[in-house]
Amino acid sequence: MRIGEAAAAAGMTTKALRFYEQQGLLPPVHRGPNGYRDYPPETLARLQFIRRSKAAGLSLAEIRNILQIRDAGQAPCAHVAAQLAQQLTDLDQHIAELTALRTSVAEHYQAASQGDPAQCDAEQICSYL
Amino acid sequence: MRIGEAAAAAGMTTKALRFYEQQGLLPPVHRGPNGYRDYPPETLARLQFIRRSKAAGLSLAEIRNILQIRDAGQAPCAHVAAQLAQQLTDLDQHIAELTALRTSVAEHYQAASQGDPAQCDAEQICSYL
DNA sequence: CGGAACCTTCCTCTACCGTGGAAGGCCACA
DNA sequence: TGTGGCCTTCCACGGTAGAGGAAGGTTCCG
Repeated sequence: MRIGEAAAAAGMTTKALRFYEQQGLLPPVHRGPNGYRDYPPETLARLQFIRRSKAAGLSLAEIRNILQIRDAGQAPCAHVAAQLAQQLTDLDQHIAELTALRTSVAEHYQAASQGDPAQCDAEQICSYL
Repeated sequence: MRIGEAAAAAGMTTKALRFYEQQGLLPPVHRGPNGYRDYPPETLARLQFIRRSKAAGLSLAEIRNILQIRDAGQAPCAHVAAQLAQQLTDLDQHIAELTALRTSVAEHYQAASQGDPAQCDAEQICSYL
């Protein structure tokens, strides 16, 4: 399978595949006599795993870790579960931060909507921030 | 006021002040005979406005827009209100996306916690993603 | 006079995930 | 033989908000 086919089958670009290889998510692959990459069919499953992992919000670095465990012959499930737990924690914190920020912005917005622009003096730029 | 004093008074670094000047948030400032920047006292209010705006989640580009309006002699309040409204919309969407992702991750995590690693075959890397 | 602490400009680097393009090689079809 | 469509490598760029550091000038204090 050439890179264009593999990319199309996985719903990715050829650029992305080369990038993943460079980043260590795809092992160096066999080349034909013309230098073209020649992917074995099982690469497709790997690419789809990468897709699913990305959809779950994992970074390429985390995905690479998981793949390395699998490539070392071990089941990465425990690691994956830990990673997902971490991901949940991170998401919760991130969401909490954004929610707090939203509250703050909403308060400023309230003030700005109800206030009188004439009270805004040049020195403080804008009284609603 | 020299750059170090101004930075300390505003709780920023000298690097940040030079960067703000370069980005157009601070006007070119008077230099002493030694080339040192010499800030007028009202710069402090401007720096504090930048601080508050950043805390409200505005980008430097948005803050620059507001400052330009003020520097043009107009009250930026209406613009600020619009900016805050946009900010609210963006935050809501961002939070919604993260929340949806959290739900998805939580489902994967549930499966991973309850599942049996032995069922995970090498081909699909990990059945929990 | 010497050293610490300040200032200047300029260049590079950070994280993330690729995308865009240039220059060149290879292959099939008409 | 040409032309279009693949493929190769390598380099640059994007956005965000500065941080880090080099090389050099200045000022303050003892």
